[in-house]
Amino acid sequence: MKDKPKLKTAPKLDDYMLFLAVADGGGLVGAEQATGTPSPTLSRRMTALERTLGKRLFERGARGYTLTSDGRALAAEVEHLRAAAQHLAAFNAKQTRPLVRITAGHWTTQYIARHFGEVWSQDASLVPSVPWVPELVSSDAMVDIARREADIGIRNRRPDQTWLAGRRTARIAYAEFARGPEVTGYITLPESLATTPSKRWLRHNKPDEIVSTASDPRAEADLAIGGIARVILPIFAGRAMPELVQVSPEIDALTHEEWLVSHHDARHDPPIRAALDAIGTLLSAPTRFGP
Amino acid sequence: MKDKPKLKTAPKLDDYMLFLAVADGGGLVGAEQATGTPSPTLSRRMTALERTLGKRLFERGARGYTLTSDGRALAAEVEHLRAAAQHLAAFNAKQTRPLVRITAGHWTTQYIARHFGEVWSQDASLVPSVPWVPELVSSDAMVDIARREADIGIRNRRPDQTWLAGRRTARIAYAEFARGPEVTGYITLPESLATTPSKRWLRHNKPDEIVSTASDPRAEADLAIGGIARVILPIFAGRAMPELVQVSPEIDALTHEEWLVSHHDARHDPPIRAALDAIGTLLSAPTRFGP
DNA sequence: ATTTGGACTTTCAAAAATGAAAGACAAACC
DNA sequence: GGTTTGTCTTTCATTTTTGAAAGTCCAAAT
Repeated sequence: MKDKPKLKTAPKLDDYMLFLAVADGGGLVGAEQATGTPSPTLSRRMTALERTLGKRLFERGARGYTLTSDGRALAAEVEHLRAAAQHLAAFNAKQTRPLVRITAGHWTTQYIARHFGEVWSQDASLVPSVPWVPELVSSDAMVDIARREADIGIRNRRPDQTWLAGRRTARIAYAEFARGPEVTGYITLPESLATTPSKRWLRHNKPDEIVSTASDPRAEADLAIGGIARVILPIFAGRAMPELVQVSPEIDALTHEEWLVSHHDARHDPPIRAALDAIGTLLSAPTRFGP
Repeated sequence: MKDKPKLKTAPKLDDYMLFLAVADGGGLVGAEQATGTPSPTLSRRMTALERTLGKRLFERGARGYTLTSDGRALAAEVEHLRAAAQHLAAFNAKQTRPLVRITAGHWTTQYIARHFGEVWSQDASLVPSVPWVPELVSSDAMVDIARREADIGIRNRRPDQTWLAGRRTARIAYAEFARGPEVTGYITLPESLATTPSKRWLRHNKPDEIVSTASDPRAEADLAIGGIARVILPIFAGRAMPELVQVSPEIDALTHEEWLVSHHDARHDPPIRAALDAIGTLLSAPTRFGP
């Protein structure tokens, strides 16, 4: 910061909590045990608090810290804050595990949801040491990680902004699927929803062979299962539907890489880091792409 | 810190206050105006709060931040904390000006007290931009700045610990004072209290000429004014008493430097910095040592 | 009187946070 | 449609904070 002394008008509220911990604990050692904050840090925080308030709150000595009369007066006032902080902690404890919002296309989201139990469980022995809960959001739109619309995105290309971190997880291939090779014609989404490369490709290359549309990817697959037409799917998704068979070779023009993307900063956040590891394991699994 | 991800179990309480400021202000700009915290910092603090709680508290956009339903629920709970913080601020406001504890020998303390109005005043035009109030503690004992027994000490030699910062303010000379040159014999403090170099010097060099003792420096000077004996004083203190005259030349053995001493860290604290400047000005004033 | 243990403060390298300046982007205005 | 304004995010140099290790000092134990 600029070389100007900044007059601190109010102490940090957390310093009041540490102050109570030191008072309750009779010194820095007791407070360290209660709060997990190391003694050198507590020593400096108590000194900073006294300096900011302009009061001597403790007598310091070989047997620890004892409150002065100013300190006792302040401790009585800080009880309100302690009660309010505990109230908040109780409210937050209703949801002990942070949500990690993950967005991907429909089929990827479905795959993750169905296989998530392989890398995540309520069972203590399987749960990563960092608690977190997935919030899966199926979306083909490019969600805005800068504006925190999602914590993790699964995308079809390497992120190019420098503040995004990416990990390549797989190569995704596409093909046609149907009840049998005798089925002709294609089902797809309405033009206004057909924003993915695979939908665009179909409309561009075989516009006259589109015989029907469906309202969403799930319905699209159901209609193909009903025998009405063919559908273009990622091969890992088509193979997951026993009623459908692959009826064309891979469509080379649609093959792309898959990238697991997050904000550069967020990678260091334990829940997000744990989620990245778990999802990365799932997406890279050999079983995803065949026996 | 060690290279281990630290799972944050609770957000900073100050972040809750900033969260309310952003919510109230409709965005970062409004909150910046209300709190003085710059927008980039607020942006990161809100992101950190959401991450720690595992909830999305705001929708972000070109028109600012708006609360999500999770955000509104949290805001309702944080009101308790706001009330408690305001209660504390009101309590602290009863003493808006921090005390700066200054220790010095008796005569130096007296000099500062009598002349303090020259560098400090309630009048706004004279008050330094940093509010503070002196707490003068007269003590010949070496107070423990490490243990915060004082913020500033006025000592008779350069500080030798590296964590102490010092500024030389003056050269202090001593001499004998009495009602007149015809007065013989010396008054001093009892042996148990005679801890200063000048008292030790007297007991060492003229033990047979001590005719009386007094309970404290003030009484010592009063008895000299009463004509009972001579007293050894710093010359600036003796000259401040019109009833006494200097009856010896300077006592070279007692001359020493005067140092204004504080903790290295504390120098950057605005109240202490202002106090150091004010006291330094007083102690260095030419008028302290003569017309 | 000496040694040991306990508790606080200081050192200093590393990590984290900050804020001015710049970049990005959408809404409002002309 | 082009320009301007407002608000948020990113960059990056600087400042602040942290915590393990070491130092200091006093009370308790021997």
